[in-house]
Amino acid sequence: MGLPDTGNSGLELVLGLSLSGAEETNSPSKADNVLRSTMPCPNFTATSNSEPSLTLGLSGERYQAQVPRKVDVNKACEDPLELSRQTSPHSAVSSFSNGRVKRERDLSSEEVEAERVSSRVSDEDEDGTNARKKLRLTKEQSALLEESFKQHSTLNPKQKQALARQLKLRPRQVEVWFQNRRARTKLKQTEVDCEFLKKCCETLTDENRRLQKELQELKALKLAQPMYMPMPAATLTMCPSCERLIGGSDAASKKSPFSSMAPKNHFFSPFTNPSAAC
DNA sequence: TAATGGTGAGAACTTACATCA
DNA sequence: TATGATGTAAGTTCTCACCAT
Repeated sequence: MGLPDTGNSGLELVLGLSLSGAEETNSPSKADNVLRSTMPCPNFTATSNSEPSLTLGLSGERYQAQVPRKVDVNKACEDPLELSRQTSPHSAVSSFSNGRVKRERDLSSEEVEAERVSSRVSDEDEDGTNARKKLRLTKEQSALLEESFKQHSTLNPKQKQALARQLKLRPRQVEVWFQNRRARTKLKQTEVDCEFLKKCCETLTDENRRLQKELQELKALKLAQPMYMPMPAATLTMCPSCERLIGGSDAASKKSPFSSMAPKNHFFSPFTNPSAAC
């Protein structure tokens, strides 16, 4: 963090933030009220682990703009059969040629046939065109999926099969639902992290401002009273909440006057440590 | 009241990458 | 080590429901 040069006063400001135990809200959202607006936090590195790191940079490291490598298969190929030949070998529901390879491994022959039929029904309308139909899950289906997701956010093939049978869905649909559910959870967590870091940033900015002010006051004091007994600057601390100056024997008696001079390798946490001085 | 356009949610899809046999 | 199969994350596309006009 680049702080303004404080001159040759010998005083130094070091700010840090300790984010210990940031809550990981791993629970799936009930309301699923996911904010769509993506907050631009270019200087944050928000992670979803228990100790999110805060990186405040000045410039440069922006999120790399993703260049969408767009291949519009619908436009690239009008022919459904040709289209099915072009689809990904891993994910295509409606392509029987390639996409079935891995899934059929888990399915009995009857199940494969059943799924094949249901896929045909769902993927093609009366005209035989390959219109994508959007599945609407019933409340019961959603509830069961959510319940299952709470227990484990990923499914093994057997669990997928069982769940699909129970829900009267295709295993692929269950699989997709879990993929999307994980994505939503992660997105929400990222937003929570971003909000948290934003608050941290605001608090640090305030703290910085206060300390700069304190520094100016101390400098003015030093000029006004050249004969005063210099007190180790590090023993002077301003409480961020009550804005009182604490120092001298009080602070010095607690610890070495130089102990706080060393750059602290942690950040000030506005939530766990509202005031380090109090 | 029906038609229409905008928008959000989420299901489905594509691609890239990691892992494993 | 190379290779193919597989699973997952990330990003995108597309459908549908809802709402305002």
